Amino acid sequence: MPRVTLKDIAREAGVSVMTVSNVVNGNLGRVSPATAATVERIVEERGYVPSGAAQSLAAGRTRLVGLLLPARQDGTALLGSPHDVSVAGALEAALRERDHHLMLRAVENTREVQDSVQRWNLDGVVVMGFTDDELRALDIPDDVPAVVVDASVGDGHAGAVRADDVDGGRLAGEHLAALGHRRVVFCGPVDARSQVVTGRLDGLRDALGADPVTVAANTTYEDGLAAGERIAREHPDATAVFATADVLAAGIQAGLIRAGRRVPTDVSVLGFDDADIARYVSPCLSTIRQDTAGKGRAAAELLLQLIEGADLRASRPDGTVHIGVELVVRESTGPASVD
Amino acid sequence: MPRVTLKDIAREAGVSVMTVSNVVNGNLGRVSPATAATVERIVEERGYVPSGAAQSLAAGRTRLVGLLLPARQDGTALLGSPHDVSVAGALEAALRERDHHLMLRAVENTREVQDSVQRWNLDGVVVMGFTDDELRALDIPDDVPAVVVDASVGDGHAGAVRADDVDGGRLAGEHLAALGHRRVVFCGPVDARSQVVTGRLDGLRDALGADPVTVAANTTYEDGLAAGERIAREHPDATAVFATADVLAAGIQAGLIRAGRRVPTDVSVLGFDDADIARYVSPCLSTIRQDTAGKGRAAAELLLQLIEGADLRASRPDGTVHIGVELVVRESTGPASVD
DNA sequence: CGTTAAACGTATAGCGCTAAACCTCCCGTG
DNA sequence: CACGGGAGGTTTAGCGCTATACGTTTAACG
Repeated sequence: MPRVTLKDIAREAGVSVMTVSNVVNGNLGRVSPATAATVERIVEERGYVPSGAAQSLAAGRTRLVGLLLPARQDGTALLGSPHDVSVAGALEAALRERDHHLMLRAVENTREVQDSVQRWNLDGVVVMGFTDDELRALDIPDDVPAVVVDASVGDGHAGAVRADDVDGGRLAGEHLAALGHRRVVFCGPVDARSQVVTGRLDGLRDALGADPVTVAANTTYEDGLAAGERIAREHPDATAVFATADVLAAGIQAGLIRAGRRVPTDVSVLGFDDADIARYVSPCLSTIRQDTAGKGRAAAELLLQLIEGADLRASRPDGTVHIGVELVVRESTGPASVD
Repeated sequence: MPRVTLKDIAREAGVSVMTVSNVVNGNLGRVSPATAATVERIVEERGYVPSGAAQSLAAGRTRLVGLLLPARQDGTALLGSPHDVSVAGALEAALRERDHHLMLRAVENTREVQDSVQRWNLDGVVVMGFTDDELRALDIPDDVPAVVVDASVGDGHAGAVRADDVDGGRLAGEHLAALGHRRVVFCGPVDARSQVVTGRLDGLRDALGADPVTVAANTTYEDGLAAGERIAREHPDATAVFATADVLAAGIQAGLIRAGRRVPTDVSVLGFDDADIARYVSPCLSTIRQDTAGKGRAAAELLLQLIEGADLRASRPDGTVHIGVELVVRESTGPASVD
């Protein structure tokens, strides 16, 4: 069946298309209440839905937001971690609430970003899952409102949403220090030198009052497993490990146990995120929880403000929104073993 | 900066817009190679990207596909399981390869489906994560090409993609039977009576040559935990549990262990999916692996065929594509304990 | 040499919508 | 009573693209 158009409604209501358009868009300044009521009734009856394409052409605005994610090597999976999935879900919900739609797209380079943005005239984009370097290479054009999740924006033309990583590191450090830990290993993707990672490390160092040993590992269970065994071997005097993600922490814990260390008796393990996996493994992981749903909502909010033309640098120091974190103590952390 | 349009290219190349349009769309019947080359050069130089909105209006086709998912009660998370995430990722990749875009949308009722489809003139939709009942209530209109993942379509106007659930159940049954198990518990969302669940149950029964006991549980770790304890209590003679998902199986295993049963010595546990969690828990879960990436690709393929106007019922019995499954033996299954 | 028909285009119209300019009453006011 | 002005519309133009119909040339062929 053919689409119901403004024209159809206009004909049936005996008014011009513009009047219908005004009613539909709540532009009631020039429409009498009686006419508006009639039009609204017919719109409802006929199930009229405006054409986004036509609105896009005529008004130059789409109410369409792109979620740009890295294309994985196998080209197949794009929402890397449970963390990202949760953020994406909250983002979609928040946008939907504000009558916007979300377009999902994996991108590898500037060309693909341009293509998506221009082809669909996206009002804005949310960028997630890239390292700082990748992000820089992606070179998001300055003229499209953008919000970056979990990375730092270089030139500062875009907004950013991050957990309060420094605070998270500090909470971790304070927790471990209170348990008597002095020799702590910090494990995560330290090579990428992203602000997310360095922030957590800074917070940890600050609270500990000492320099933690760092062990590089990607944020995967398998890397954690290897890192755990390596830590048991190369840092036998460490009494605690703080990992930048729960998946990683879970792997580390398994690796430590496989190497014969007891958790938390011999070594404490502390994760980050409070992902589901923290509750699945045994012992359950103590962790720094971050509010991923809040992150998604904040990203939506920030982006919509940018789209409205708000200048964020006016209100926030570097255009970055920090999401609060909290310590969740479970079974994987305990008092430092005394040698 | 303003958008580069066909007109801009046309002016610069000294030809009409139609010629440029023809070149861009590879419609080279009416264009001399020389002209085509010139136009292509300029298109490249200026970074021309066609406007999807304009194409949509003029050609009535968008190359846009909607991924419809259930809105969760908190309105926030929409990709329920790792399984869904993986399928979505593969779907996006496959569509991208074929020059289509993916729109992500949580929906609760017919109105919202209609709204998304009509507003953006979606060429088709993929529907995932709904129970058979919810799907029926959603009432996807017959005139929009649709592919349903992991559910059965009632009136058969849409295509469907499912794992070969009966075969999966059979593999599970054969594995357990070979290990000497006779008293097997089948655990999953049996109340929903979806074909996915009943198919697996049928396969299991078939291979076992006996009726398994069924225990109802939602597909979550927490429900699994409760179910595990309940099984230990109410079915102490059961020597194996087959769960419809790995998360669930992980919970069941933990519940059984908490109740004092040893896995697999006292009870074997067998999951489904081969999700990451199967490798995280201890003992690692034996499971029936399904190719989620293949599922996403198949959904894309099927949908594109439907969009092209193919009649699937001609080739396939019920318009359903079945994705193969395979048994993965790890640590959670072993020989039946002899009483 | 006249007729055709490829080959290579261009002109026109319209998809559904909105911004902006433009009408036309009718009422209150000086 | 002329006039301003608001209330309640309508008309016009155009967003960027494609389908369709409509020209031109050139070459081939009887």
